Amino acid sequence: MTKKPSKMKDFFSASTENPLKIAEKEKLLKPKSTEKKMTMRTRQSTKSAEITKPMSPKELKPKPKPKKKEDSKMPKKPPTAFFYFLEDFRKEYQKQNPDVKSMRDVGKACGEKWKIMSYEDKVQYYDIATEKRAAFDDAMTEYKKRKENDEDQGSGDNYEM
DNA sequence: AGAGTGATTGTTGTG
DNA sequence: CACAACAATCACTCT
Repeated sequence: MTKKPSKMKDFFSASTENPLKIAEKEKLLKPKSTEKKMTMRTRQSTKSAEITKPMSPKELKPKPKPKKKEDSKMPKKPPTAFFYFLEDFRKEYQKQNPDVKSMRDVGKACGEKWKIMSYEDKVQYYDIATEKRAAFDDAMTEYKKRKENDEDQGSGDNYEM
């Protein structure tokens, strides 16, 4: 059962003959104003030795990464279609640009290409992401249920094991 | 040596 | 309705 005909058919028909489906997905591609963030690189250290970077002000750099293991039960967000494309693109990008250093450049290239990519090409990843989201939703539902049950430990009637 | 950052867009969740 | 935060990855950076 590695194949999912129903899913495949949906995707196939959507990419070939079913503009309605495409239109539906187009909704996902809502026009968003791309706000460019001006992030200063810390690599200036090579040159300017007078200033390095504000360390204490975390507020300036809002990037808290509190790894809550406690919520490890919580289903982590599944990678979005873009990420799946990134996975593929990254391989090719590194192959074509072995000199490339980090993924930051890849991400930029990916983002650019992602925008120029045809919807039909993106729909593939969208489909995957959609499926993942379904699993995520299911996992989350169970997680919520489980959490509720856990919080509701008042019952304490774990007669089942 | 290890932990953190940065960059990309999309999706979800909350106010 | 709108914003915010987080999702994976991996070279590079700092302590």
